Amino acid sequence: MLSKKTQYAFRALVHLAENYGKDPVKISTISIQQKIPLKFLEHILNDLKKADMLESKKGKGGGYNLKVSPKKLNLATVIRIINGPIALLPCVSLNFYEKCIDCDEKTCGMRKMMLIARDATLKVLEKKTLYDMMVE
Amino acid sequence: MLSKKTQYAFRALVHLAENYGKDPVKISTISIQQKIPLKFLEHILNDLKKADMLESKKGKGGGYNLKVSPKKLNLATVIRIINGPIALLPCVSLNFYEKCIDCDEKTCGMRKMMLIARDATLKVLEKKTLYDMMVE
DNA sequence: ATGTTATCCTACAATTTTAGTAGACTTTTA
DNA sequence: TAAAAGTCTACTAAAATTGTAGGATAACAT
Repeated sequence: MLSKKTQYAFRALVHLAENYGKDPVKISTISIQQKIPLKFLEHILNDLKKADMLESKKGKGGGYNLKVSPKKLNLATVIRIINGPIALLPCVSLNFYEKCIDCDEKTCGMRKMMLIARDATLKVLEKKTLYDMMVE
Repeated sequence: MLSKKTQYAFRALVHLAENYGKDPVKISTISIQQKIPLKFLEHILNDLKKADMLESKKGKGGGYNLKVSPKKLNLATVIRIINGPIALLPCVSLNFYEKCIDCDEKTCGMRKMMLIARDATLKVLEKKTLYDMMVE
């Protein structure tokens, strides 16, 4: 399951997606409208900024903006930044690979199955974007 | 990601799958051969038994057996017993559904996407079985 | 009957992760 | 230079994870 933090991140990002191309959006605005704890949201937006997904401006009139179009931000990328690996096992993760102990990766049956599962999940999450999450 | 407990469960189940139709297998045997902490493994096998996946026999000559053929035990079932929900959000879970706060399920875009992702993942995990994890 | 072998059950505990909070600091604008 | 924003570091409470300990119970052999 996705952490609460990740769900907050998605809600904040969709909010920003709806303001794409407009003036920066303040943390406090997102916090109130999306009902996300302010100080927690600070961390989240900062993480997303460090991952180059957002840009920010300080001072009056400042706030956050998406750095690229909502259609170019896929869901897998967001999940990886905030939530971590998408794969069900570390040894099948593309971005967070870790060797599993006591198993031979070439023959491990568990690994084979989790590879297939990962591919199926990823096919969706890498294709769908923030834009697909926006309600018209 | 699957918890370590779930990975242990799969390893134990594959071990039992390889002994399907044979004499019961002792916890201690599985513990040693699969390198799973004994007392932790006790809990795991007990959970699986309560979920009607295993049968057990006490006393000398006792141990555990799969209750049904490895081909009839799909991976989604195991994950749900030991790990919990497969869906990425509680509000899209078939077996662990929980209403999400502050969102209208009919229109929520995040929910729509996670439904599609869940279906893709589930299609694999419900089709693949313990048998598929066994190495010939 | 009784001892041995195995599972079953309840409780506890250390560690890690999650979900936040607090407060000072920096930058931008008016 | 004051106000309005984001930035940064540190801390904390609660929950989940990953186990351990020890006795109770059941089956079997002798």
